[in-house]
Amino acid sequence: MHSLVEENYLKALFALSKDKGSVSVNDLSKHLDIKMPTVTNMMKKMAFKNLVHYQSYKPLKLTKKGKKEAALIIRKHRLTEMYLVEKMGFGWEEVHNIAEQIEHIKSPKLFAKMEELLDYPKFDPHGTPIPDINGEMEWKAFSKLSECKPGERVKMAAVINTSDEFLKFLNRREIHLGLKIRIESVEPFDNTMVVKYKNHSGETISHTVCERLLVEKF
Amino acid sequence: MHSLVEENYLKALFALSKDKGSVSVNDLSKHLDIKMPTVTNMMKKMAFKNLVHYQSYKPLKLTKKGKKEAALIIRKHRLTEMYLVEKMGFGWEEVHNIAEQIEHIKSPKLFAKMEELLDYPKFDPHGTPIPDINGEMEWKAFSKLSECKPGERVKMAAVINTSDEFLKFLNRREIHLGLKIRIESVEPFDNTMVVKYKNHSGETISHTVCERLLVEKF
DNA sequence: GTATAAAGTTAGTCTTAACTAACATATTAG
DNA sequence: CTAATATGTTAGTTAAGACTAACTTTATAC
Ligand SMILES: [Mn+2]
Ligand SMILES: [Mn+2]
Ligand SMILES: [Mn+2]
Ligand SMILES: [Mn+2]
Repeated sequence: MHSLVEENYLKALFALSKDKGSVSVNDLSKHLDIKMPTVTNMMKKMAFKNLVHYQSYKPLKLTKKGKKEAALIIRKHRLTEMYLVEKMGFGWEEVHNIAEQIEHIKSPKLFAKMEELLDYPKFDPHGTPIPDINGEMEWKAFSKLSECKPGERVKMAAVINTSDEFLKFLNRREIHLGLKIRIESVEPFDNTMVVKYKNHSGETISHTVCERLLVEKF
Repeated sequence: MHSLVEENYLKALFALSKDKGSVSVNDLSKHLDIKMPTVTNMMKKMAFKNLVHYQSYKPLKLTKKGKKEAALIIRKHRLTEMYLVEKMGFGWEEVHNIAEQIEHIKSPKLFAKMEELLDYPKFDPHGTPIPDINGEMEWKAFSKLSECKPGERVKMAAVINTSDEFLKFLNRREIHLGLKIRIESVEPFDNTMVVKYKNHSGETISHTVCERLLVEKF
């Protein structure tokens, strides 16, 4: 089994390689707030364990094994977040730091039980998919709210930014996953949207925010 | 805050000093399965942090601070065990190892929520008291089943041994906390008890087992 | 009361995971 | 195409927490 430290490297590698498929030592170093020489060292150790492909001066790539192990930690993280929100009554802005710790608990039974009690959820409280027990996860093709047109009706599916402040901002506006939103108009100037949802009418949402909300059209 | 390692030393010190009030380096070493020199070293570090009174060649004693911190970890352990049993459906024989890990989670909110959802429980699933938020805990004066007399009616209040095997043994006999037991007779030879409970009549319980069951008379 | 055994300490080593300083390679800019 | 900058590596150090070997103190046995 891997140390808590290795697990956090795995998660970081996984998160950062989302787009390019590979990560620079520099990016990883910044993301983890750990100096580059330490990262280089750890990459060599993890290469020896067959978790990452490492060649001097080349970008880092998770191996198949590394990718799976990372996904399984993320699975524990997201199941935990979902459990905390759905079964314990936490707000979606409160759960990340707790999950950051609980994801390292070694107990297949605990997470199997969470999953069962949640009735095999596919998404976490932020709308992000939960990997299955084999580390596989499906990304549904959601659209950014910012790309929607006036007149469209959409349903809140996921948030891109999961910072405390952003989630609390959404709480104050009563915006949550599953919420049905109708786009009334879009300011041509700054792309601010005027929307309607629940008992909020003519509410404006800045482009910055719209860029961070994923919706499903229906 | 203390490291996971220090927390486990605190817990061990607390558990071992139950009776005498102090612990030998040797006992602590055996209990933690850590060699004596390592323990001596750690005791010096913890003395510096004012968690333990340490003098060369003298028995170890937790300070007031150390005792409180230990109790607060034990509080997290027992709240977790209770939560796992009551809210997640685990058996009382399954929860110790999970709690051993979760007790180290740094999140006052998580444990406050558990406590609230459990409606401020006073005992864990093994009948052991849960320290309050100030680290205080009350031991109710239960009797050993082995000390009870024929004809008495008692209620299962706690188990002294919490090993997997013992708890599974009790499961097979359908013996659980809260169970009402009537003592029919006691074999004068080996002190085996013949008892009656629920739909079990004339069931025998060995002295060894009776010594490990705490009951409340009523 | 000394001899032996048990318990405790000291000194030195190891591993993990961090750091800084110095050097090497790659990238970018002019 | 070279110079400057950014990125990456090597070497050496540190702290936490473990170990063994050797020594010291305390307890127990005769
Ligand atoms: Mn999260
Ligand atoms: Mn983590
Ligand atoms: Mn326990
Ligand atoms: Mn523990």
